[in-house]
Amino acid sequence: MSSNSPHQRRGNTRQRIQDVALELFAEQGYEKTSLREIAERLDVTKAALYYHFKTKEDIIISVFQDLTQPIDDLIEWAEGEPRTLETKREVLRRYSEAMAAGTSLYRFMQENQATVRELSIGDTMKKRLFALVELLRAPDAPLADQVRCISALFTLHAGMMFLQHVEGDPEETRKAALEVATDLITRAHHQQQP
Amino acid sequence: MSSNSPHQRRGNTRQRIQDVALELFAEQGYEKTSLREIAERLDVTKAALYYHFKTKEDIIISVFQDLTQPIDDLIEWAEGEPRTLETKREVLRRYSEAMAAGTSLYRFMQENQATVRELSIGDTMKKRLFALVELLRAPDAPLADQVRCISALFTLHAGMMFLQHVEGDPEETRKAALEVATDLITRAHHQQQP
DNA sequence: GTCTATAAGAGGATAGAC
DNA sequence: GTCTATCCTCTTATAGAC
Repeated sequence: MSSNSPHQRRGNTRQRIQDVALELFAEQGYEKTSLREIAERLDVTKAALYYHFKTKEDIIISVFQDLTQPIDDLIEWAEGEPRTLETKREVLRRYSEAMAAGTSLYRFMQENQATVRELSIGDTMKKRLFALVELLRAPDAPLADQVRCISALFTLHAGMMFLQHVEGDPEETRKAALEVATDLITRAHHQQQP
Repeated sequence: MSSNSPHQRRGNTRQRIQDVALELFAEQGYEKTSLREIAERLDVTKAALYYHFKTKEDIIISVFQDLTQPIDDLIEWAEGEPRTLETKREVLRRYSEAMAAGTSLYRFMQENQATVRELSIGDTMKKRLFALVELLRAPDAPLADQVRCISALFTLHAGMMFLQHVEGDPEETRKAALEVATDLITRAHHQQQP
């Protein structure tokens, strides 16, 4: 995973920039993190950053592309499957795992929505989120059931972010959130086809 | 409500600043909105802003204080009530209404969490959120039920923000979200005291 | 691939006239 | 209560030496 190894060797500077930048972006926000700060933490100069990335935005774009590939794969896979309850459950399961694998990025996106929306990755993210919702919901179901499907996704987010600060073991909390989310789509699905 | 009247008369400048600032903050984020921009939109100068507010942060603080009083009242009320299912339902109902009345502010806080966390209102907000969770959850309940209580709150948020861009009538969506949220705490409550 | 130096500008904030 | 003028700091970004 890109976020937990030091990468001390020369030649990995690009990777190290991505790691440090993501860490700082997630910690204190995108706008409040300056290139000077990133450079200082890496013991290089701002100019060195510009050798590897054309702009500040390019940094977060590259991180985003590297870490959200699993979601794209998941959507592509699910769109080729029958829309059964078991498929939906698998979607939630994999989505939860993908988030756990890229915690910092997802935390960043959750807490900097206003920023992300104006960045070029905003559109991509929005499209993916909509695609996921489309996989879960039934367009002709009652409104409350549609809400349940969206709420299921939000529950996974909540489980990743908010709950981690409250409870103990993150992995246990993640599983509890997954259980509740699965419960929600199950109800929505059953009321659809009793 | 502070966010839907023009306030054209002189002498309301303070109020007009609050209105315009909140609108811009919610639209494009706190950091990306400059005092110059706020002043321009009001056809005054930056210096005029500084007559009414000591800092940029002071502006959002004052808006926050004006619009989140209902939540404080709600918490105070609920802490004096028995922790029955009906009380919890009433909490969700009122919380949902309070959010509907201050949409812009809640949208702002939702989409600028990273910023809010570093502002002085961050602590206050966090305390309120925790107080709400404490009113809903039973500390000795299974983890999944605790998640349900938190998920109920997040569902109301989701209903306010995300869903509005998808579905038609906001008020209908709000009610559907409230229904799902109520459902969630009901399950958590019943499994607690069967 | 990394540095020094610097451009060019925007941001928040203040002093003091009117 | 609002303006003009200005300060100072920090930002992103570039040019060009090593």
